[in-house]
Amino acid sequence: MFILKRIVSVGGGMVPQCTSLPVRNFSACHCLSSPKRRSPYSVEDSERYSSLVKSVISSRVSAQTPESLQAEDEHIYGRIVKAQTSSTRPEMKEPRTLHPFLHSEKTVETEEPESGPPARIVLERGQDRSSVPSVTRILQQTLSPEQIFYLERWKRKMIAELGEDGFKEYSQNLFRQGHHFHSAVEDILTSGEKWKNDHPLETKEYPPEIQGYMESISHILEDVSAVRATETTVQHNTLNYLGIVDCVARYRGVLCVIDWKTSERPKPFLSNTYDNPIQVAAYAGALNSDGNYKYQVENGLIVVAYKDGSPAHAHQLKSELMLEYWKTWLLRLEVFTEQR
DNA sequence: GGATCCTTCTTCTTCTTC
Repeated sequence: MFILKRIVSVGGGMVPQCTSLPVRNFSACHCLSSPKRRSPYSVEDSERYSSLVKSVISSRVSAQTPESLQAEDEHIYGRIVKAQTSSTRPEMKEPRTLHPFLHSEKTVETEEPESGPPARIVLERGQDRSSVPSVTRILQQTLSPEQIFYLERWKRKMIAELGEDGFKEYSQNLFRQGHHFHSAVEDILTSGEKWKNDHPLETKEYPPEIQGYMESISHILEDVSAVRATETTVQHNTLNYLGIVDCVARYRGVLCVIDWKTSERPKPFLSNTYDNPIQVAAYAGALNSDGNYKYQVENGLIVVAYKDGSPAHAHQLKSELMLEYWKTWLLRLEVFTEQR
């Protein structure tokens, strides 16, 4: 069955041309109007293929599901141990308690605070932080079954291609590049906006590994100003979680929590960024309740940089959208708390 | 010195044709 499905899937692009499968949508196919070029399929029993063809053309999205893909993958790669395929979507529900995203005791500042270097509250290590989980940990431990399935599937394919060691090296490279990119961006943002006057960012020299990423975000940095914080720790005062915010600054005049990302694949739409918007909302919500910060931030920005230097995608999260992702975050937090 | 923490990433079907 999976072989048949894969053939049908691959043949999807062929069907409208000239297979002459007995479906009325294909009446315009030139094969039907040309008896000489009649395909042998055109004399086949239409009943035999009707359900098959219907399944192919009935929707624009794939007939394949995690279940069918899993069956295929088990045949190709062996049995998956941890895959789960039920489809509960916490995003569709409302959190039990709608904790506030904004805090009335703080005002949304329109004026910049006294000039000075951006804030950077370093996460103190060595303390017992086990009782305060991080945003990343909570998101990782509350992935949906679908996310777990596709991530594991991807990993299996990569290991099949690169081997265990090759995959490990590949992952380490991705992380290293991400770290270096973040450091370089932080250096720029804490240099007092000299970058805007000195020399054009595109021509500045960086280590080859991150040169493309820096070129990629140069047009975004032009619109960043009034940097208030970089790589700073935020902790929610009642919800018991913490995280490290990449940057708080104005983007095109709007105060945002900014998250810098590197990506091998293009991510032109917000939906391509998976849980990133939830992460940004979680950081903003923590910052808004954290007494170390006298202001609050309603908006977010996810910047996806590319190694080949092509222009980064900037996904703005306006306050209404941030509130939606804040609700999703609260749901994930509830799931996490129940698991503990 | 070693272990741990927070991050850094990774996912969504897949093919051809114009």
